[in-house]
Amino acid sequence: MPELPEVERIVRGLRQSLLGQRVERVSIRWPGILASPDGEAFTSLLCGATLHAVERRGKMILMSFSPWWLTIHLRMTGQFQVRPAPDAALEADKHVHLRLDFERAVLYYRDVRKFGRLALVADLSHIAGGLGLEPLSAEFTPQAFGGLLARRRQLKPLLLDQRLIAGLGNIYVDEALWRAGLHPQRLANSLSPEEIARLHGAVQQVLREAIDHGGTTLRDYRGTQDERGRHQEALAVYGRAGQPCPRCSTPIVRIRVGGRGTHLCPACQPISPAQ
DNA sequence: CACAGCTCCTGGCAGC
DNA sequence: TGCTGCCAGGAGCTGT
Repeated sequence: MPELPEVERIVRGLRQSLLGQRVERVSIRWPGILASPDGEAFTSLLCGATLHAVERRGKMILMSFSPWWLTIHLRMTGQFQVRPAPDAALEADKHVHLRLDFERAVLYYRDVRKFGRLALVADLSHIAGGLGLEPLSAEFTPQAFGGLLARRRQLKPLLLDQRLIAGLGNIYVDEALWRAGLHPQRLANSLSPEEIARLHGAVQQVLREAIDHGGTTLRDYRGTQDERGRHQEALAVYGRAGQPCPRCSTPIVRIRVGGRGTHLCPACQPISPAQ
């Protein structure tokens, strides 16, 4: 499931392979991936357009074909694959739903669970405007973060709320909470200034390391050249139920928080504030 | 305002 | 071997 680090790697891959190139052909194999407009309009607006920029906002990919923006949310299993020419395996793949032919490359959108959505819009404000702080931006200060935490909500669902902080998903929230030594069900407004600072640092550190490691490949994630991430080897708690905590060797447990599978070390992350 | 539950979707897996 | 049925989960939605 692509979160901020995986989307960041994909955005870099798209920039490297496609920037400055014109779209020569659009083929839609499963129109359900298009949020808007319909396939006909999508095709006619995109054909002949040049890719001027590729940006990331939270987990969203924003491709500028001025005056249009192609926005993509990969959700669970969405992938972009870039090849220098049509690829036989991808052509035969029933999970490929869209193909964009650029001048010197072919871009495939592949999505096993079909949760991902693409849209072509003139105005980004209603899309990016609903998203919260970028956790790796200068605006994401401990003070700003503290302001977001000043409410009576469980920590983990709050950190997953894209309207507050944009880009965190299940994996990196569990990892950040472990690093900070905080239980996912602690109430956000019960954190001390020290705990807020610790969590702030942990969120940034986890995301930066994951980007440096090329993202986390547990099952589906692949980069634009089909490369796997390496951060799964560095995970402390996510997907490690029953295995020893890297810090204290206590077995990691898996619980349910806000309807989501949640991994933690019961010794390092006590439900009541430490000391 | 907080949050539980439902929806979308399919591959992978447990159980028989 | 092959079937059934359950599970994972991001985000948007409704209901409590």
